[in-house]
Amino acid sequence: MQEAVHAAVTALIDETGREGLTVPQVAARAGVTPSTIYRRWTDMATLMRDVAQRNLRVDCPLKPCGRLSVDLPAWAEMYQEEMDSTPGRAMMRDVLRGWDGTQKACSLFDAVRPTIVSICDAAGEPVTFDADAVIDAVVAPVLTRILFTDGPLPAALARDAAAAFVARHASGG
Amino acid sequence: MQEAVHAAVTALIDETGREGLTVPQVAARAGVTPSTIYRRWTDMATLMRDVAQRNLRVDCPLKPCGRLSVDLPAWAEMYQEEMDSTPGRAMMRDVLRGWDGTQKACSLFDAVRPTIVSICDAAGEPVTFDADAVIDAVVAPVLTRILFTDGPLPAALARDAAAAFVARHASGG
DNA sequence: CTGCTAAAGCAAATAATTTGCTTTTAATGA
DNA sequence: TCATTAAAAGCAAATTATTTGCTTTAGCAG
Repeated sequence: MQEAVHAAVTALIDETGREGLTVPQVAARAGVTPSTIYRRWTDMATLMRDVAQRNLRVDCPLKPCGRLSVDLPAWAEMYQEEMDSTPGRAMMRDVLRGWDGTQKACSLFDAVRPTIVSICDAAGEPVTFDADAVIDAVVAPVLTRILFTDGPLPAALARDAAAAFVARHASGG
Repeated sequence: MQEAVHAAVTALIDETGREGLTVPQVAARAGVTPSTIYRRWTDMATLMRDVAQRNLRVDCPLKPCGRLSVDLPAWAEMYQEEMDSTPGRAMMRDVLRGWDGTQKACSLFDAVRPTIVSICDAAGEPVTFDADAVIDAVVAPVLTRILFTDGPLPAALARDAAAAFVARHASGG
């Protein structure tokens, strides 16, 4: 049933957009009664957050070459493009609508950490930092700028941040 | 009228919390009709976002001593405490609920920039970076961790980030 | 097979939202 | 000053969403 409702939400979102979307609409499309949805999710916001979290895998389709000064900026650029895109922003919107201010809005960091770790593992150099440092240095600026500035991000933002990060951890860092 | 409604929202929030809050409740408290509120704000979420943005001044009650390695970490620590507090998180919650995914959720950056600039202006040293670099380095990690990790932040997070930032811009940076 | 529990349906009751129309308010110009 | 008018607010009916009590179904254990 959860499946049918999730599918209905996804279908309705790209047919009519996420703006007018209501619980009764989703229920009708999924072939269930509204009360079923209300009892399981309480809210349209909660339901959309749930759906958004399913589509939360950020893979690394890039083959690391083993040099951090190449691999990390390359990944950063791809990550930024992914998050600053229409679907990326929509995912963040849905996820943040359900945020209650206390617990984490979603496990976004857990989704990127493995990719960062795998890049570091593939590096033919000693790694002097951990994944969370990379998150602070490149993921954080991307996400906050998406939320708190207007218009698309500077194209090189994440790439440059990653390059600078690697540079300062390579030499004297 | 806007005044009365804003006041009603603020009052009701700390009497009954923000969770159950409805437009008709606010209307009754403010002495207006619900339709007035719906026409002006469309949503409870939009209204709460509007109210949250009024309380958006982050002042710097600290007297800069003129050394960036002291002033910037001191400010960063205070900023983190402010944002990671219950009211700080509540403000972010309210502001992000109204976010549509395209335009900025609120002018959070414009609220901190002047403070950062004034600290830099008070510095008895040449400043080799701009305010946005500070935002990326210290504000961004604080905000993203509030949103995407559980529990309170490491107490020294922003302070250390600011100190490291100043350090790398002082010597070889 | 029978009883039990959790989930879903159904429909009535309640509450929120929208809407058309009327009234007030405040500003403007004769 | 007083009419004129446009924007904002009130009011109430209509619509829509949400909640709730109760019934039904499906899956599972004895």
